[in-house]
Amino acid sequence: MAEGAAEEGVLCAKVMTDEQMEVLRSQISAYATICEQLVEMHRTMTAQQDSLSGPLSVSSPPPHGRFGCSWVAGTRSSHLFADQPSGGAKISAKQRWTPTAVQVRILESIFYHGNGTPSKQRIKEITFELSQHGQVSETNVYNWFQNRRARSKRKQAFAAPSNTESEAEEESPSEKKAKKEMHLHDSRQFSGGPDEMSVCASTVAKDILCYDLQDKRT
Amino acid sequence: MAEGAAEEGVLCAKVMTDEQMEVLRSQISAYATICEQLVEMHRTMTAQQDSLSGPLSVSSPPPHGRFGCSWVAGTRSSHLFADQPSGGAKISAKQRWTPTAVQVRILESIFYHGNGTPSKQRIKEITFELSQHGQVSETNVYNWFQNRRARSKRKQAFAAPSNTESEAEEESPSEKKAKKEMHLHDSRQFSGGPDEMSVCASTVAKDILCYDLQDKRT
DNA sequence: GCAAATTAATGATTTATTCAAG
DNA sequence: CTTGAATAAATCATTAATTTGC
Repeated sequence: MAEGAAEEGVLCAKVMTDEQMEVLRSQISAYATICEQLVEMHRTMTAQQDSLSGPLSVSSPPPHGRFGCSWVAGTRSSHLFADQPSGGAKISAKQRWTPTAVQVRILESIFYHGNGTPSKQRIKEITFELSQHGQVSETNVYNWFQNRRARSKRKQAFAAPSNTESEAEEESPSEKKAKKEMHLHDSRQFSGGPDEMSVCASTVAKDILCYDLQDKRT
Repeated sequence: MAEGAAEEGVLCAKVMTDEQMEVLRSQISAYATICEQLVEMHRTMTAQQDSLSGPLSVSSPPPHGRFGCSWVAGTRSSHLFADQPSGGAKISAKQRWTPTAVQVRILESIFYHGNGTPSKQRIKEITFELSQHGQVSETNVYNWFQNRRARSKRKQAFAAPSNTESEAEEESPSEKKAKKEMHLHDSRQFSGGPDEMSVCASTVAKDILCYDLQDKRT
């Protein structure tokens, strides 16, 4: 730990050298990848088992009561659809993401509060928040907002085609940015998980997230 | 660890319950977030220091010899541009990603080998590989391919406008997919990193990645 | 040689379109 | 029919290469 490499004395001295930081980044990145792959494998496996043991609801009846929602929520195996014509090692697991009720509520809420097109940073935050209620990826969130915006606009243009033909329709007057920020709802987290593998990193993350290095423009 | 919840006996018994898996996922996700934020903070800090201490090259002269390239490669602070008109806590650090020479070579190489529009899965792999040579995100890789493809196409259409006007120019004949895979170049990894914080997770990740649950279509 | 000014490359974002799962 | 996802085209914005004047 004691490393007398770089200079000190500057206000806000670095606690890690760039190299150390890079190593850390690289390592964690690797771990994240591993985890993702693990989840994928697990999902596949689960699907396989499900389809093999039939709709008997053997493997893990949706807990639903624990922390928000069951994990498979977004991507439960196809209802009972094995469908491997040949070869054998191919399962059809994983289709498209389906937001949980809670997730939709959160998303809708965020969307409703103006702030169209959340910044990269914002998306990360949102993703993190949603990830407490089931599997999500930043891409999912991104897409959701894309689609939401586009379709909302189209519907709007459809509901009011009574203008001078072209031009003149700015945003609907109801789209003022109230800039409410809504940051602190949903403050619960993993109150002593199912077993002893709960390290409660989420707290730290949330703290850091609140630190919020500026927001950039847009 | 000993959890006698679900049934066993099915070929390929689950080693973790869905709940456990979810907890794991959520935790690692949190850790990844933390790490990202950390990196961000570090970068900001570094930039601040750099601009405060002038172009004296005090903080970590680009190692460049270690594992491929220096970490800052992608996002070095602006050359020597402090520029904080007022307020104080706002630094301009971090703009857009700039691929390392190595990264560009890898990307170019992958692109060259046909296989246009890498799948989600593939992008993850590529991102992981590149991340061994400096900071990257999946979005970066995605964008890179988008742009590369688009611009390559445009240039092509520009270089050969001598046909029957429209149609008829497929891919240039030199774009056959040799399907070389090029997987095993760059096999070095953190041979006893700078200090003792090297857990060598990359090896595992690489192994898992090689496992490669099918590739889906497209 | 050096920086300010200009230009060329290229990373990132947005929009519209389309496909397909549920 | 609704809606998540994938993609291409157009555009924006910043960075790296230059050119230029001293």
